[in-house]
Amino acid sequence: MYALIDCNNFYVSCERIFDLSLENKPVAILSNNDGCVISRSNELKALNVKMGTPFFQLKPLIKKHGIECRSSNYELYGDISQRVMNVLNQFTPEVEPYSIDEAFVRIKLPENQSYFEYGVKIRQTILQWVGVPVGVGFASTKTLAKIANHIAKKRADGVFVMPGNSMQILNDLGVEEVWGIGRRIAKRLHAIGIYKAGNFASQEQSLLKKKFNVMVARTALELNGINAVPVEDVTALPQSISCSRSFGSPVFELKHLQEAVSDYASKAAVKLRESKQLAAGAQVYIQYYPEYNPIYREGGFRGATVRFEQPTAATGTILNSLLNALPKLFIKGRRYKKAGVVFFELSSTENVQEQLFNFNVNSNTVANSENEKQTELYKTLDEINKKFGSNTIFNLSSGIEKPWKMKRDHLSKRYTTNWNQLMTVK
DNA sequence: TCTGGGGTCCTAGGACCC
DNA sequence: TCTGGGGTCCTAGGACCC
Repeated sequence: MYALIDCNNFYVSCERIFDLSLENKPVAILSNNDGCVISRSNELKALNVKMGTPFFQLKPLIKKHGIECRSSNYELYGDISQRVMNVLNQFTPEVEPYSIDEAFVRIKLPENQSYFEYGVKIRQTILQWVGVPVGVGFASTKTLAKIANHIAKKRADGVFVMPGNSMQILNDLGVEEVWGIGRRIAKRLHAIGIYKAGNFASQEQSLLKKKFNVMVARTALELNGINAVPVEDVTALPQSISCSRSFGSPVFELKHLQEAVSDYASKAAVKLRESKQLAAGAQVYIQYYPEYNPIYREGGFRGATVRFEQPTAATGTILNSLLNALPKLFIKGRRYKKAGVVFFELSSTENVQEQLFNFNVNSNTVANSENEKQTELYKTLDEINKKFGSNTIFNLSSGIEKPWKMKRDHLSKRYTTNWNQLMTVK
């Protein structure tokens, strides 16, 4: 049996742990750059403010309804998320975190207990130990557990167990509500007369594969109680590690793009080292706004792929190759809105792939040890930055003024991850 | 008149998720 | 004027191989 545990209004709930004044008020958490709403309290949902509403559209309502706004504080949310996962691990070792605010777990029921009772216990424990309300949905497949979770969240007790025969429920559920069916596919399903999850589930596999794809066909299987979404290997390395940001205001100069790319690459490299991984290469890209000239109205992006001589996590080596690639992508006169870096082909530092044909043994050994030395150096810098604040030591190529820096005007404190920002009790 | 068949690897793009 | 960031998987088509 699967259970899906999903935190209610997660970012809002995190802020509320430390700021009791947010209770019972409409609260909005804003995306990076304070661009749009990405998490809403129930009170804000009741005001009919939609997910993704641009902040400037929300502004006129703030005074009128007493809305509280916060910039997103991912350091805080990441830490709270970890605490929730730790609690789940006390219930079962088979915890599969799916996103920052939810996890699939596989449950073997203790003697003399029902799934419902067990769900209530999980829910109460997380609420008491971490302070975050969650919904718990039980079902035989992940896709059904998602649906059970949606139902759970609408109930006062926050727990729902999918009955063995789920047809009744699926017949009442719009197909666009099903996990794995996005906007595009939903539209195409509607076009052939399929509106309800129940109807979708009873379609022939061959038809779904032919008219759509294997993913859609798998989703239908899952609704029939047949597991088709594989169990994730939680120890597997990720496919990629990235960092990207929209700029606080448009960027025109190559110099500033280089600063931003340098900053983002440094941040992503910290993630690499934290998770003891090396990257074989990286993709760097810059994204621009539509031009003023109406003939060239399209915005767009340009990217370049670089490969490192050796898999590496050393910021210096990485910056050298990335900053070299950037001038070729830059076109003068464009207004740039965003830049990003993606590391790919990751490997564990505990298992380095050596070169097979190591003809020039000496130079290669030197390169390797140089690489290792650099990585060690940056690990030390990471520790200093952890201790004294994240920008204590940084590469000068990231710039000092940072005119491109994102806006975060409503940021809460890093209550749990920075000694200087601990809560004080008077 | 008439010119094969089977495979792999890589990349870009599309679709989805939270 | 002003709309985020970080991921995953699959497919089609081109290049290349024998």
